[in-house]
Amino acid sequence: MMAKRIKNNEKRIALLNATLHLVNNNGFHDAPMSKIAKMAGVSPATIYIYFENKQDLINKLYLESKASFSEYAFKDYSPNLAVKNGFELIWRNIAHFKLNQVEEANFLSQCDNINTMIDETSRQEGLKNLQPLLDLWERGQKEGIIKNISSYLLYAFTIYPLAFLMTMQQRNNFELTEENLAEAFTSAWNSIKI
Amino acid sequence: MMAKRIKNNEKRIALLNATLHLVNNNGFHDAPMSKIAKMAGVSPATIYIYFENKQDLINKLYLESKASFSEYAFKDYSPNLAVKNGFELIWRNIAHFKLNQVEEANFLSQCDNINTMIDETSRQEGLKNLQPLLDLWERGQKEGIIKNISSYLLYAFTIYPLAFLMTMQQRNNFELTEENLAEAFTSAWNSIKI
Amino acid sequence: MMAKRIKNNEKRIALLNATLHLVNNNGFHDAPMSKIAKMAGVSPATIYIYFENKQDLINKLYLESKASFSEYAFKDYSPNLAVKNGFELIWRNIAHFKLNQVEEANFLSQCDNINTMIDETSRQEGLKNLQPLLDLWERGQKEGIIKNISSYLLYAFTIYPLAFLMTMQQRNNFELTEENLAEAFTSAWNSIKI
Amino acid sequence: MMAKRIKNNEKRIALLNATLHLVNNNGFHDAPMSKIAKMAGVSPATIYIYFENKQDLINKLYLESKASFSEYAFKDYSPNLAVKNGFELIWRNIAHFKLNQVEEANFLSQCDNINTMIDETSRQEGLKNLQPLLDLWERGQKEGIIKNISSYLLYAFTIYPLAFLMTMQQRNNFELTEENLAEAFTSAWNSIKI
DNA sequence: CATGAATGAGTGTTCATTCAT
DNA sequence: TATGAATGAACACTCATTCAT
Repeated sequence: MMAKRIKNNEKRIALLNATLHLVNNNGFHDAPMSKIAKMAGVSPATIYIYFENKQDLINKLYLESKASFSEYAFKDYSPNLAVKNGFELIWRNIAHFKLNQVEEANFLSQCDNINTMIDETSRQEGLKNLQPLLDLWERGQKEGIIKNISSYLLYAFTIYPLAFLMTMQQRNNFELTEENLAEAFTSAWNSIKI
Repeated sequence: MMAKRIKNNEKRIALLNATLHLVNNNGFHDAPMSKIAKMAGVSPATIYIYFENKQDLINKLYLESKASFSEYAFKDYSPNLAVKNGFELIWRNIAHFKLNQVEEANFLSQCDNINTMIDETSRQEGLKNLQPLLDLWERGQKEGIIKNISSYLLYAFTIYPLAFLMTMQQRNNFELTEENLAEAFTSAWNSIKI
Repeated sequence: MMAKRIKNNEKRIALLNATLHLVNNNGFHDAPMSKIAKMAGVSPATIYIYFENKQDLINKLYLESKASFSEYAFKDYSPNLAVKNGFELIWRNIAHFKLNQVEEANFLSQCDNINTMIDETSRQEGLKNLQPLLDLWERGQKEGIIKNISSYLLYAFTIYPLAFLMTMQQRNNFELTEENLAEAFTSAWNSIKI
Repeated sequence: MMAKRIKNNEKRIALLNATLHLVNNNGFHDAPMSKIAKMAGVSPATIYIYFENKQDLINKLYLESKASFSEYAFKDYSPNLAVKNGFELIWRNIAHFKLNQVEEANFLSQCDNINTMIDETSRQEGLKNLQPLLDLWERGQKEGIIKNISSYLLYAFTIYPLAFLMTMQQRNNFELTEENLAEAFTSAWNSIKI
């Protein structure tokens, strides 16, 4: 009858969570497989049933966090929305992701800022998640609402600053109130609108 | 003796440079003391004459890079300059630092983005280097030229985006031409001006 | 049921063949149970239905290869043959075994040369397979045709050299042609005849 | 003055001896670096000061044992000796090596018989040690004393049998007395003389 | 001051074997 | 019978740091 124990998705998730937590709090260089295993409540050898090796574990965590991020980012978004409204929706979604899903956001920020953390393939894969925002910007540019500049500049001056605010808030240097958020959005929008 | 001090300082600098290079290119987790020593042309044991331990080496590298950064940032700056002119001067200095002193800029970016890389004391120490910019912003706010928002927001939307552009340029996704730079400054300024 | 037994035996044989192949090509230290299982097309756990543990698997493979060897060695042999004729028949059978059943021959050679590979019990068991040759030698000695020396010496100078020739042929250092074989037999015979 | 502790040849030798002993008695697959280190009285990490990795340690042990073997084999030998006398000298030297330097002989035998133990480069390097014997055989063939057959055959029927006798003696199946040795030499010589 | 040798503690990973189904 | 998941113990190897000179 070939019955057998089935690969357990809960363990996979426990491993990803443990990795997320340890990399964020101890740094990549102090997140050994043994600690990850212990925190996930499994044997070190078990990790290798679910992931090829440590790099693969990190890559997969990156990709799944990115996917979770983009689901969050485009919640309630529709390409039918007016450009500014659509942009504000996405921008606020991303801001809330960074405020509420702190661990995931922090991990993604590390991966995106450190060249040696994620391999190039995974990075390219992760980039695809932002496509609807790029499409929206293109529409805004065609409609003469958004400045005709590289999407890298658009990203740098609207989305990327949120990473800094998240980091500062995490370090208790700064609190991102609703008022601050409104000011921040105005700054973001002013930097790219025509 | 003078000769001796100079010779020693050369070793110290060689060690800092080797660390800078290895951490940037291999990542913190593949920059062992033995490689740093080899690249600097000294014995591993010698590192411990100049630095307490690896963390101290990283901290010192951070502080000296920050100092080098702020010297660059405030070159030709004087508090007598008009707010916008002074800001543009500093902003462009920082942009050029990130384009020309890639290794230092990249290292500083890593340190500032990753919580676990340098200790809190060094981070606080490093922050002081930006004081003239903070003073300028305060003056701009008093003069009604710059929006009355948290300096964290001002930083997030004007200076921090440059880190992203540097990273993208380094990954050959994007080239930061003089034209792009002008557009970028406009975006930065628009985001904070009244 | 017959069908079942055959099917089971196929798995057993597949496992023995996989072990033979992997130990010969990768060495004992790179022939893990997981690879053996994969090559045999079964689960690692299944191995333990057919064999007690890895050592038992190796022992059994040794014994069955030895049995296959001796069947080959004494093909067409009858104690009625004249001593020299009988000896030449066996000698040539063994030579052909080593040339044609390379994998089995190679595995047996490893086991016989390395003390730690199979346990003493299996080794003693395996020795029995040569009995007809020992009997023939004894007859030859009684008939005054073969020198009255220890059977270990007889073996060392007639049969054992074939292992070397097989190894050299396998490493492409040397080709064992029919002509070489004739010369080799003459050498073997000259070393023990009176 | 750059004084320093000097690399200690005694440790290197202790490591080689420990390896020799463990591989012979436990087999390659149960001679872990940790045990080797313990037996040599050093830390596991110390091994890597003297050898690149485990394979390098084994290779070096092979080469140095081979060198020690050939020194033994050609003791008192001179190309001026008559062919048979020279051959007997070498043959007996080798026999005594196998009887007296049991551990080295046993290790060399394992390496020569198992394809996966030594890398090809080291094996080729090790082969050079037999050159004087090959030269002697060539001379014997020119003088019409030794049969005109491949040197692989000459080796197979004269030298190689000694490995078998050594193994049997080690397993207490057989004792190689002076009398046996004389008989063995006669067999060896008869197998190749014209 | 400067060194290369030395190391204990740890790294990522593999393995023979067992377990639950 | 047969399985894939699971694992503790081990593996080869590396590291930041110290030691003796």
